[in-house]
Amino acid sequence: MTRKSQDANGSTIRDVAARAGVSASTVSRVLGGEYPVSTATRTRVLRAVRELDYVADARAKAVAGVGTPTLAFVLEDITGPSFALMAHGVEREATRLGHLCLVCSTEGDVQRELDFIETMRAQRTAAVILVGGTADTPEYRTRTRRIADSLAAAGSRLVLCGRPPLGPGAPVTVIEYDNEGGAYALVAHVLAQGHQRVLFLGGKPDHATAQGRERGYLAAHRARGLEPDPELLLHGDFTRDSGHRLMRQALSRKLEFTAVVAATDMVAAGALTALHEAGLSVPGDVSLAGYDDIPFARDLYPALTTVHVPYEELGRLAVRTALGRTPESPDEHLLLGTHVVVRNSITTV
Amino acid sequence: MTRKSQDANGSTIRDVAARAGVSASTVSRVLGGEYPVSTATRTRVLRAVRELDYVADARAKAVAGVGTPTLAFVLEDITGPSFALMAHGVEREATRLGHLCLVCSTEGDVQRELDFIETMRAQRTAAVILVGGTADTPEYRTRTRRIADSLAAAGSRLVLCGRPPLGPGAPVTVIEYDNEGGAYALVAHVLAQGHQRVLFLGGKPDHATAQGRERGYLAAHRARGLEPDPELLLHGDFTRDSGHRLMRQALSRKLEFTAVVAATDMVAAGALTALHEAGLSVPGDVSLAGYDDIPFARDLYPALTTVHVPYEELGRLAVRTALGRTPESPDEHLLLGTHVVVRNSITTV
DNA sequence: TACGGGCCGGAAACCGGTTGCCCAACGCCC
DNA sequence: GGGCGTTGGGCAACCGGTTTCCGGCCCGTA
Repeated sequence: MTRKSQDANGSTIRDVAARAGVSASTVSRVLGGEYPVSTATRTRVLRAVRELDYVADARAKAVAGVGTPTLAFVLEDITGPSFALMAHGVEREATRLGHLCLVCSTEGDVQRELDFIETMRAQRTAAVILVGGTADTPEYRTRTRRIADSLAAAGSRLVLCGRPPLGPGAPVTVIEYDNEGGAYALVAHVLAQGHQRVLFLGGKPDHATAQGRERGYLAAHRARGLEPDPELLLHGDFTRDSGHRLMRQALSRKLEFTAVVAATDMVAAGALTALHEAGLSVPGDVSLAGYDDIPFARDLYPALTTVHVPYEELGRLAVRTALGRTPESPDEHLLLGTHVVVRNSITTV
Repeated sequence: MTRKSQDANGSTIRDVAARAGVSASTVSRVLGGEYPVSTATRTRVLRAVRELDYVADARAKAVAGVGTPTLAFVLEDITGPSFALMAHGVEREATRLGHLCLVCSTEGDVQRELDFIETMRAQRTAAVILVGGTADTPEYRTRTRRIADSLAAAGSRLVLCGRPPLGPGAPVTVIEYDNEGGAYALVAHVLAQGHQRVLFLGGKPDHATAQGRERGYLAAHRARGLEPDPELLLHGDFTRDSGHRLMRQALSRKLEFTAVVAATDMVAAGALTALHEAGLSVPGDVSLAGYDDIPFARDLYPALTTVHVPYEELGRLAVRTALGRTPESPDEHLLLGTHVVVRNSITTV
């Protein structure tokens, strides 16, 4: 059987050509180009296209150099509200710019991340957007640098969102949000309400984002001449369960504090529930703040005071800067600002 | 300039062949196949591959019939927690089965949905998973039927998640969750606590999912010999803001009710905040229930009683059934069960 | 009537891979 | 030493498109 319409695959341009009684080139020209085609021919071709319900194979077009460009978004887990927000921004901007959007969840597995990136290089994606914090180790830098070079050599571009930059010269676009500054402002706000002992529910100790927020926490204290009690610095991860667990620990250890600052809103949500379970009132008995300003923050009770991070805008920005450039462009580093949004979860002491 | 490595694109298989002093076919065989190649040649080829950092173009492989298969996930907005959960399931299962995953946000725009599907047909995706409710009109059925046929003719498969089925004979896989049954069980639970007047914060009147849940609400009443007051049936959409607005309306209209059932947890979240803003206590003054069991439901205060829908499992199932079939397979219809999860937002009256 | 130019359409090369087919070289056995 | 089977590798066709190049036709004009 030699390429009859018997098989389950769609019809080819040659099928259309045969049916319209023209050559494949003509069909291509009718469908694609500026090339002059007589009205009669055009009509016949279009009818054949309609009758066969023909759509040109995008992969073949891509090989020929005229395909729909694609871009990849690699993240840990789309389920996290802030990641979802970013994904939304990425996806919107990508389709606005005529790109398709591949998404890959690494589930936090470095090897899987590497595999995805290699696959994306094979797919010849216009850009690979990598999001989600990691440890900023030398090993991370060389590994990521190598990836960036590979992609650049293939005409693609690596974008790092909320990840540590790689140092000068790497063909990479880095977009960060100001973790330290945001945390500083937030904690300063808490301290300004008169709180002296504020519990910090942090992330993984080596996680760059977590570190930034922790630095802000410390800096805000020192700016007021306070030295925070190391006992009040707890480490976990950025999940709701981590917040819940840490809060219970703090309570059972009978740590003294009048306010809690969580490294993310998810952590804050878990902590809030733990506080409620312990019969404590927020902010009556203890004040609470989060970080990220995920949509749900305002529906917690009390509505959560937090730091707004423009995640969706971040996603849009990532694709815009990634696509509006040549592969040889120099490295680029954007730092997005954040601001505190005051709600009802903090009170004066 | 004729295909030198000067250009920004990666190296081709011919570049590798030239550097290794063999033909392109040999490179292909070393990289790909079972074909016997001498150790010496293999070594030379692999070295060339490494030195050039070569990765075969996945699009070209696809044209040749050996590409990485891809699957498309078309939804309204990845930002909704239940959609994100499904997306996660889809993505996980897709990569587990060696597929790439394209996601497209329609923003609720029917035309854009159509465009995406056409694009996916051109991409020759193995399956197109369409999620998110719509009105079940004749126009919807014929339009979707046409899409299903197109995809089937191209060897692909349409999967409808949480969408009305198309009637017999359509080459489509439909996976629904039991909206009516879940709502019935939930409302029955509410009524069993002694509530007589329960406010229903519904979705769009013509939205199939919303209708199902509303039917469950009505049926549960009638099963107890109650005829619900039509005044207590409010319509909006599935967003948090809708819940907030509707709740404020109900309050300002001084409707009488002792319990509120929201069509989704998002709606419930907005309603909860509106109740709090009005100084009402939940469940002290009024009981509240949601639907979907999104992760945040248990961190609301009080923790929300709701109906669990296995969204992530749904996503996994969608890709599993879509990929494990031939295009000629008959239509298929799965109905996933749900169950009530009792938390603290409902009390006896 | 011959000629130049514009309009249209086909043949063929190309994109970057894979694979069927054929043949050379080699080792083995008789 | 000749016949034969096995191994290894190149050529060319193919996947499904696009685009360059070329030539035929029809027109107007000299």
